[in-house]
Amino acid sequence: MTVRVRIAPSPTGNLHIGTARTAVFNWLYARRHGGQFILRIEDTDQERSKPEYTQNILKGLQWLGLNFDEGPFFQTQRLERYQAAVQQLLDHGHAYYCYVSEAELETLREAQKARGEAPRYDNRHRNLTPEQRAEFEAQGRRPVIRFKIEEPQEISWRDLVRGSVTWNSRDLGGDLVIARSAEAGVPGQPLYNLAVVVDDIDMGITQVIRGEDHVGNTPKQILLYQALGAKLPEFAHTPLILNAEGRKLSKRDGVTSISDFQALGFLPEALLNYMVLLGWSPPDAEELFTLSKAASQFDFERVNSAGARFDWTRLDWINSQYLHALAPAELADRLIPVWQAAGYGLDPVAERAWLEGIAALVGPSLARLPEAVAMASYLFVPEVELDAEAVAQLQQPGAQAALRALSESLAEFPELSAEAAGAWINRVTKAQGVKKGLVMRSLRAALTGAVHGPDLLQSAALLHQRGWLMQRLQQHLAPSAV
RNA sequence: GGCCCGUUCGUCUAGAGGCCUAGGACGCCGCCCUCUCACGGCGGUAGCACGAGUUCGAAUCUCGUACGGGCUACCA
Repeated sequence: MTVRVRIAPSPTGNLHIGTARTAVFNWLYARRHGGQFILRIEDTDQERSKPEYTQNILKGLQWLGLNFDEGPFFQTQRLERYQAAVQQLLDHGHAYYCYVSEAELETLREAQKARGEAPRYDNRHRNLTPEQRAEFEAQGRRPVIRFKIEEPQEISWRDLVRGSVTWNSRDLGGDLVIARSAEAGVPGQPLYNLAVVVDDIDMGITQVIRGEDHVGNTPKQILLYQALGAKLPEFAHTPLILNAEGRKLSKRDGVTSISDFQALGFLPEALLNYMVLLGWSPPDAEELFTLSKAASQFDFERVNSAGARFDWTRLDWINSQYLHALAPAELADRLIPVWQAAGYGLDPVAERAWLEGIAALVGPSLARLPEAVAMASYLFVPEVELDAEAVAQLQQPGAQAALRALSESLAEFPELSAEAAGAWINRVTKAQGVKKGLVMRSLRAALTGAVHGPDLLQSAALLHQRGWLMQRLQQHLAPSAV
């Protein structure tokens, strides 16, 4: 049987990293087994679902390169299917109308709590007579539809991640609401557990791969599969991504959506690599891998069952590794939009070589793309302001003389490559009889406005290419200094 | 409260009874490289939650305890 898996986000928020990680596991599993990966948008909560969230989810998956083979399917376009399933359950005596009001349920739960019992629906409307139903209808009460959960009974499954999991139906909270009460003229909307099961059956899903927070839904869904006479899929409940406090990562934790990570300057391949590592480990113990390599090795045997804390430091390291491995041309492609967004005037076509030079210069120091803005700022403006340390450097004994000598001998190096810049500095060092460090630190301060930064020789060469080198040198030559 | 699940360096993890004097990676610390900051290289630091049991032998199996998490809607 061919593998068919799915990711089923609800468009009630941006694509969350937890959802994306589940998507990756599904995608990897599908690729590993030559199966299909399906996208389904679970938008039955019409109050909270928004089209812009659907767009965000689609964009996020695309950015990550998690292409799906079928879909997106929308649950709101499948309402007849759910109604048919509900009707089937009703017809077969697996479901019934329940008229208990929310207030009555609340009272019930409070009483149970007061007695120290677990809150649950007591199935009180399971066997209503036609007269009782008529009475409630006459009162104008709108029923929900509940699915009968026979108690007690053991429900267990072999989870691909956690092994055998067993549940007793007594702990499921009583008969399950599968359709909301109808509004005037509008039939009751189907609820999550019903819709999921109907969809997974219709779409021929063979493995349900989802987060651990869904384990409690699984026994309910298994019962629904059985009542609908369908074959059970396999289940895999993956560990959760945790925040620094060890709790499930939620929107409240700040940066959690894929679009946020994109905006922060992470590369999709790095983020993917990191997400996969949060719970799965490759058999060869290599930390850095491509998705397609992971797909050739992916296996639930190697998925952890414990939750994993999200670690920014490690993500940064992985991102830096990907950034450092990029060729200057590729890096420039990613950096140019970032520089443009920062307001640097540049011509991506005419200045291509120069821009690639900058990319090559800052590349090895980068952990996130936007760092290249501040790091290369002195290469995008004709004049720089000195920071306090740079000012101090230029006041060092001999600094001004060195700069003067540098500017005077610059003409001897018309094609100032990084290598030639080295010769240039050596010549001045010798002529001045000072330490090379003094010359270089002073030159750095004058050219970049700071005492720390990327490689000085390359910087000088780049500034020279741009035609700013001499000007930059003289900008910081105090007329009175000797 | 109830149910389910989990627990190896600070963090992510390897480990399926002897290969473990518990391995790798991030971080951190030190050294090297170096005009600087990074990068890179080398080295160091640090862990099997606890207690019983099974066994010749347990990080690995069993039970209990503790701690942590998830779920407990007419949300998904």
